[in-house]
Amino acid sequence: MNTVFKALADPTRRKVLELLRQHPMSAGELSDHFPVSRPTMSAHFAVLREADLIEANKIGTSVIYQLKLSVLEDALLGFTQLFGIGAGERKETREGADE
Amino acid sequence: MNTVFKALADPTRRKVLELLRQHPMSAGELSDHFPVSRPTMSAHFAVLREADLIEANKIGTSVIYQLKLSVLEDALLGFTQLFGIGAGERKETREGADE
DNA sequence: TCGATATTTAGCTAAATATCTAAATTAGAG
DNA sequence: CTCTAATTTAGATATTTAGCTAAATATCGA
Repeated sequence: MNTVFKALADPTRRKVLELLRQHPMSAGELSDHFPVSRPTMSAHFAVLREADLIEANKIGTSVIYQLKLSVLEDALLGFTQLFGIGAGERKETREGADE
Repeated sequence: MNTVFKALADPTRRKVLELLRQHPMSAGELSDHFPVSRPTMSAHFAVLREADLIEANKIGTSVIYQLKLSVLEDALLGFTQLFGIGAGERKETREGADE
């Protein structure tokens, strides 16, 4: 969960997730949306993979990244519920999800 | 919003917010919950203040910190809604809340 | 005013992070 | 087998961050 928040701390990575929300995309296609080099983007992907927020699938010479929405969901909802913020009822509605 | 996510990236700061969820607390009282020095905690408070996540009120020689839940709420819900995660219906349910 | 207490500021170090270019890797096309 | 394209790894640098100690600031009580 700490890795998830660390990953979300960077605007580039948050936007990568937003792009991936639409549909899976190759590393190159994702990179085209940002003004930084490919290696830099690759490093961002690594952080997102480390946080288990995205999944990589190699197809030919391309790597297709896909959002793992459930992981993002768990982290974010878990945290919001901690504060009694919105979200609330979903799945098993874990009440005592403290620390 | 970027400052909010940056602030949330650190576990100490997240826990400060959780402690503050219960009730306002002085800098010293908050510090007692962590194994780091007062100045270090003070720096964390500064980051949280910068993100507008907490509010400081001086009472005598103490500084009482208070959680600004609405700011946390806006950031978190705004982001979760971006992904169609849980939360959903709240306030005006801003659809095009991008970037 | 003096001394004690609470908090922040200054100044520093070590580690982490974001970025780059160049090189390595991998897979497909001819 | 060789060339090309896509991506990642290596290695370097600059910036940011989290932490510390010591000192400054502010307020209260005697």
